Formats: sequence, structure tokens, C-alpha cells
Amino acid sequence: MLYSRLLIPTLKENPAEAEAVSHRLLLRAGMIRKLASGIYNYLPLGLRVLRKVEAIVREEMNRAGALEVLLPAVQPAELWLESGRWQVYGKELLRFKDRHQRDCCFGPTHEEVITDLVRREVHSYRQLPLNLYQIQVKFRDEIRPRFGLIRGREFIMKDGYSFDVDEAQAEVTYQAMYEAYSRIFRRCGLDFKVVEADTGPIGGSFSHEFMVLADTGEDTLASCTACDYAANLEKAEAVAPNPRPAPAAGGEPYQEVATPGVRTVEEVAAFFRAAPAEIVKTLIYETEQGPVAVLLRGDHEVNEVKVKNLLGVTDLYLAGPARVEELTGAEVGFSGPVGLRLPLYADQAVMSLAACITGANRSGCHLAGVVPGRDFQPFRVADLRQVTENDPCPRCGGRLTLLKGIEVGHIFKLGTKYSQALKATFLDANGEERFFFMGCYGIGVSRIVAAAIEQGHDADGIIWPMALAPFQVMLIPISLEEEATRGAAFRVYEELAAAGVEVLLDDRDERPGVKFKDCDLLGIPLRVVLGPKTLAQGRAEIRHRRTRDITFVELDKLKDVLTAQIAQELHG
RNA sequence: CGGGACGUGGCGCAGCCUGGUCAGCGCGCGUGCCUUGGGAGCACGAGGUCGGCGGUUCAAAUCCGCCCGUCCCGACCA
Repeated sequence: MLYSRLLIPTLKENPAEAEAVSHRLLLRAGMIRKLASGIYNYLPLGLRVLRKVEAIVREEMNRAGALEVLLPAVQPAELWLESGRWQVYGKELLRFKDRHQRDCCFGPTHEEVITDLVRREVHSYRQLPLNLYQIQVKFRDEIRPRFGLIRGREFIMKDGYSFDVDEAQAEVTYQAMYEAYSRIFRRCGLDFKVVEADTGPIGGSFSHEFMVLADTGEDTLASCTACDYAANLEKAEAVAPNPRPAPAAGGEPYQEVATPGVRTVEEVAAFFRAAPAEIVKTLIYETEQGPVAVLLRGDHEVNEVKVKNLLGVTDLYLAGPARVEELTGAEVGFSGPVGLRLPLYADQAVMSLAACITGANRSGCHLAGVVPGRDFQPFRVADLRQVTENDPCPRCGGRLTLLKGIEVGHIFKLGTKYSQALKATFLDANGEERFFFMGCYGIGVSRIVAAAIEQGHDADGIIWPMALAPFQVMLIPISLEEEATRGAAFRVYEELAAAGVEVLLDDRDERPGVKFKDCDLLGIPLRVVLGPKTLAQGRAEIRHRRTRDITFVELDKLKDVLTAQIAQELHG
């Protein structure tokens, strides 16, 4: 295509609104423009990249035997009432009424719609397994959209849903999706890691997330340096410490110590000249089932997902200062488990302490020499903390390391959660009615575009992997005034285009510096420069965006060299 | 929603504390000349109800109040 005919509004300066690299560069390269918070226009170049991602996803889903469908974005409330999620989903679900005052929503996900479709159309085990997917606009009214395409409110997602006769078959499908996803992200040129994940509000029993490794990632993952264990931080298991002998019946009783103004773990540790690991902190949480206390070692951080899962609650938030005082009788900073009339949930590490320092539930006082199991008895003991750097691996005992990642894919085993809720059944070989075993599989298509930039950029701009680049080759004539250069540029352009190369000819009346800057900013993998000096030798210059390597090639070999290079980068 | 920052031609910003002479700079845009291997130069020119509403004042971009919008940090997720 001709540059002058495209709409590529590049920006010299960073827009004030963009912080994340991918957001800045997508704006600067003229690929997207914001319409409202978390809602973007895709300009021609941005759309070309998006379509590349979609094509890869489509090919690999089809290869894995999934069938493409297209479901409506607007959905009736009835289905959501039936599944129970109309009440549960919260404000993220964009709701509105149509002209007949019927409740509707803009689909954030499509379990209800797909299950409804399948329960109407699929009645026999002979039609299974069935795996349906779509690539479509989703809307989630995010609390805080950010980082451009990484967390938009409206975004493009590939969502797929599988239906199997039983758990074992569902497992086979899940594995096939796992492999298809791995192929997709590999083809997109992404450096990713697969981690075990919490299932969250989608529900189900088991799930994996596909994380693109990037420092700007919103997710933290724990990865073993020795084996292949990797998990989202919210899922990563902490290894139980060695058990401590049961506390002696007698022994030294605990003492109350006046600690005015000493509230935080750091302050308490300094006051008692103790390590944070010898302190037990008491967090007061509100839940829909009432307040609870969570006990953790002073050097550990609570994992609220684990707490939610243990308690079986969906609302969990720290109680405010007034509420803490009401429940414990003391200001924040002096809560403790001894004598506290709240259900106590203790992290397992707390229970292996021989003795610890805790709040006294009296302002300005702490207790020293408190023996867990003797002086207080938790209602439940479990793994409730976040793992930390160098924690032991729960599988092999090696060391865990923490990494940042962007979630680009998530696969779930749903089991029969939705098929039961929506009464979606089929007849098995024995003529018995059974619920479908479901799985669901999501890919953030537009997020991949951003993730690829987070991983592929330098000070000059984007560095697209060949598979995602909006164009494979940028052709830059040094001068359009000079007839020889101009003629050569158009001849090469026609030849490359005819050979199926995606080539962009920069035919603008600009100085070469401007074209070079824009070419780097746009991230086109291969740049071909045609100038009078090289043309006089019958050659062209090829520059590789990533390596910055420059080679000179005879004009009559140019097409072959380029097509070979493109093929090599696409198929490795 | 809690905490922070911000809103001035298309983009990036200054001016605001200390109200008046303040609507300005750079980039971009248009025209002409000139230039052509890393965002050139000169000249002329177009473009802004200073986010909105209300208040204080002789006078408001500037002070006060409310509202709207945007971004960043936390609770949600592809």
C-alpha cells in the first residue's frame, strides 16, 4: 500500500494520558485513538495487527477442531437471572433497558448464551464432543481501565466453550486447548509462561493462565527455578513449615507489655527487638457472613483469594478503624487473637511458632510469649499467605521466584456448573439424561497486541514480530523527485506486492530522516531503502528492525532475499 | 469507591501562588521558497467561549463552590 493513502497519524511526543509503553507507542504510531476511558478506535494500522492476531487464533482453534460461531453482544437478562449471575456479577456488567423496558446487558462473557444454544440444539452424546468459539467484542465496565489496550472496557476476545460427555473427555478437550493456546502464543512471537490459576467468578474446578512475561504486567506469578511448577501468586501454594511439638500445658504464661504508639509490624519488631517472623498480626475482615480475624506471621502477606476460598465468601474487605475498635476493643494496630470473640483463621505458619508477640486487644498494649494452640485456638488453620521470593516450591522443594506477567489467555474446566444451572442435558448411550461437562477458554485478542509491544520495543518505537506486523516490509525511496529512484521504488513495490509480500511504500514528500523515524516507530520488521548511491550499484539496502543489521542486496535478488527472510521469521 | 495528579488551538507545555498590559511558546497544519541518508531552514498564514456551570470583583485562565472528564496507586479480569 501507499503510505500517502493511509491514515497513519504518528506523534512525535508522548501523549500525556499514556503511561504504559504499549499504550504510548500504539498512540504515537497512529494505531489507536481513545474515544472514552477504556474505549478505543482502531486505525488502519492497528486494525491490521489485530486481524493478524485473529487469523492466528482462528487457524489454531480450527486446527484443534473447534467451530467458529458468532454470538450476540447484547443479551437478555433472563439468561443471567437463570444462571444466577445477574445478581452476582456486579457493576462490571453493563446493564440497560430496551424500548420495551426489558432488562438487557452487553455481554462480558458468553457462558449463558452458549449454554442456552447448546441445550436447545444438542440432545445426544452422538453430537459430542462439541467445541464452539467466537472472536468478538466484549464489554466489561471495569472499575479502572488502564494501560490502553491492556485493560480496556471494550475489547476483542476469543472465547470458546466445550461440551463433553464426561469428565475424562472434558480433560482431553482441555489438553487440546492447552496445546492450541501454546501454539497461538508461540506463533504470536510472545515469551509466555503457563501458570496454575484461581478460577475466580467464572467458577469451575481447575484452570491455567497464559502469561506474557513483562515487567509492566499486572499479575504476579510464582515460578520454580528447578522444576516446571508455575502459578499465579493468588494460587501459588505455600509449603507448610515443620510442625512444632504440641505446646506444653504449663510453661511460661504470656505477659502484657505497654507499647504506646507501637502499631505496625516494623514498630513492634523494633520495640521488642524481635524479628517480624516472631510477631503474629491479626487482620479483621468483613464478609457477607460477618466479621472474621485472619492471623498471619508478621513477615507474611495475606492472600485474600485463599481466604475467600477457605471461607466460601465472595465479599472480603478489611474492616475500617471504627469497626476494628468496635470488634476488638482496641485501635488498629493492637488487635490480637487472645480472647478475641471472632472466628479465627490462622495461616499454617502461625501455628508452628513456639511463641509469638501479638496485639492485646487493648490500645497501647501487646502480649509477648503467646503460644499458639495454648493461648488461642483457631477455628481453621490453612495456607492463607502469599508466597514470597525464595519460598520453597510445593512440588519439588526448589526455590520459587516471582515474575510479572500480562494474562493473555485463560482456560477453565467448568464441570457442570453452568449446564446444571441452565439445565443443559443430553442423552447418553444408555438413554440416560446427563449434564454436559463444560470447559471455557478465553484469549484477550486486543490485549495480545499490547502485550507484544510490551515485549517488543526500544527507544525508537515498536518492534513487531513478523507474524503480527502491520506490514512486513517498508520501502523507502530517498527521493521521489529524482526519476531513477522514483521509478525503481515503484518497480520494486510492484514486484514485492505481486510476490505476496506485505509492503508499504513511503511515497510521502518528506525528507529521509522523517521516513526513517516513522518506520522505526511503526515497528515494520524489514526496511528497504532505495537511494541514488546504492541504486547506481544496482543494489538496495535492507535493514532489520530488531537487530538493526544492514545488508546490501542486488536488486534482482531483493524479492527472493525478502521472501526468504519473511518465511524464516514466520515459520522459524 | 478510597488515595494522588491533572484539564489552556490537533499534540506537548508555560502562565495561575502575587486577578488588569495575558491569551503565549515548541511541534503539527496551510501557502511559497529552499532542502533531500536519521524528525532541516526562512517567510507569511489559519486555528483557542483557557473542561462546564455558578459565585466573588470595577475586572477572572488566575480566587471560591459545584459538576463533568482524564490519568496514576489500591479492591476486578482476557
